[in-house]
Amino acid sequence: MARPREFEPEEALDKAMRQFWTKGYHDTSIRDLVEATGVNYYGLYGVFENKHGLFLAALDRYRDTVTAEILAQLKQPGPLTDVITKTYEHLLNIGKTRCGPIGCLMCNTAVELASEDPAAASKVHANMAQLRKGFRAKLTEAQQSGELAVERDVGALAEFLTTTVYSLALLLRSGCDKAYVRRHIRTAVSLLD
Amino acid sequence: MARPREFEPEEALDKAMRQFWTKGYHDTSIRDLVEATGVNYYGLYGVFENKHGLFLAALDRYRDTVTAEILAQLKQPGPLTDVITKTYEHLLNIGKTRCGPIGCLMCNTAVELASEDPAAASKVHANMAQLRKGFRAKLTEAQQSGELAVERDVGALAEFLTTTVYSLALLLRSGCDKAYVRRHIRTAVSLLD
DNA sequence: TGAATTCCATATCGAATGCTATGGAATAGC
DNA sequence: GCTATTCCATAGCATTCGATATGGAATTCA
Repeated sequence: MARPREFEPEEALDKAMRQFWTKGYHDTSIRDLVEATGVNYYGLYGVFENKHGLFLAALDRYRDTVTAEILAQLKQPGPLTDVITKTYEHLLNIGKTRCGPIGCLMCNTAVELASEDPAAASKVHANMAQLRKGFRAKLTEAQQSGELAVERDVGALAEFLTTTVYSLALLLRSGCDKAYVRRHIRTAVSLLD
Repeated sequence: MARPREFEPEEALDKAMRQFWTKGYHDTSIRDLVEATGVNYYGLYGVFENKHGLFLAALDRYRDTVTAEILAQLKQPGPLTDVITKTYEHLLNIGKTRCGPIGCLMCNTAVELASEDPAAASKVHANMAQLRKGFRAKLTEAQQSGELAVERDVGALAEFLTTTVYSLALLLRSGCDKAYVRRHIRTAVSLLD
């Protein structure tokens, strides 16, 4: 044992995640990350192997914080369409910050990296699968309570609702205003009636 | 008048467009573009001012070729849901090539650049507006022919169908297979029933 | 044929990239 | 207090970036 490190890895990772979230992978330099996290090169390369490793860790961090929060919203009790609308509304608050639209890190990564980075693509798909599972659980529950007709295809609906998460992020990222995004939410959710 | 240029600007622009389409803006270097187009630096900088100018020209080229083709599909005669399904199916063939998924250049640009590049964002939004107009025309036509209930909100539906174009591109780009994307098409189109 | 002009090919520019090396500061065990 | 070890700060590495400069080849007009 010797000199202890002067930063908290999780805290630094959180700041790095936000940096990647805002500017993407290619447009974020190590120097940007050093500035954003307040951690020097040695520290970053010591904990995470390199830029790519830090990025993959940021994707995990996103899953454990943002995605986890979305899934928690989905598990809240209440009528099907209310809960799903509230979940989407929650996304709207996450994806649209004071400092401009940032969308969803997974959505951004899907577009920027999925076709050239298998490791990133894998994490994006795992995230989609998690969301799909969450939606499916809520839909099945609604079928059992009689809220949703039993003949509806919960698998297809869960996929649709998951893709809608990414669609909303895309709209926010592209600069569409909240009213526009809310109309999309309303139309998409009306599919459950 | 002197030595004539040895390349066709439109042809070069088309190749540049495909390069941006595949790799995005930041991850495409001028050297990549020189190699992809077969045109040297002097030629590229002579016709288009710089990398950014070439990119904006590529977005225009996309609008005039790919988007134009989508709008043409939308104008084909036939039952509402058939025409829209066929249009989406057409997207699927464009967005999934032999050499891997490339999605849609406008969708990719929305995610990668819209928040930091006003000129690019403007072209993306203009593209969305064009698509929305095309969908709206078809929906209104369907209302008049009695295919679509008159109380349906064509504006909101047109927006939804436009966003779905981007959603499909996103799914393709992220590596989802055709069956997955087709299920999404079916679910989205079922909203018109 | 020769001057003028425009193009192609390539060398080169300063700046930025991801990453590593180096030197000194801070802590632990002895 | 001394040595070993780990961390911080910064300089530096080779490479690549977008963009430009240069020199010669090709073409037009006189």
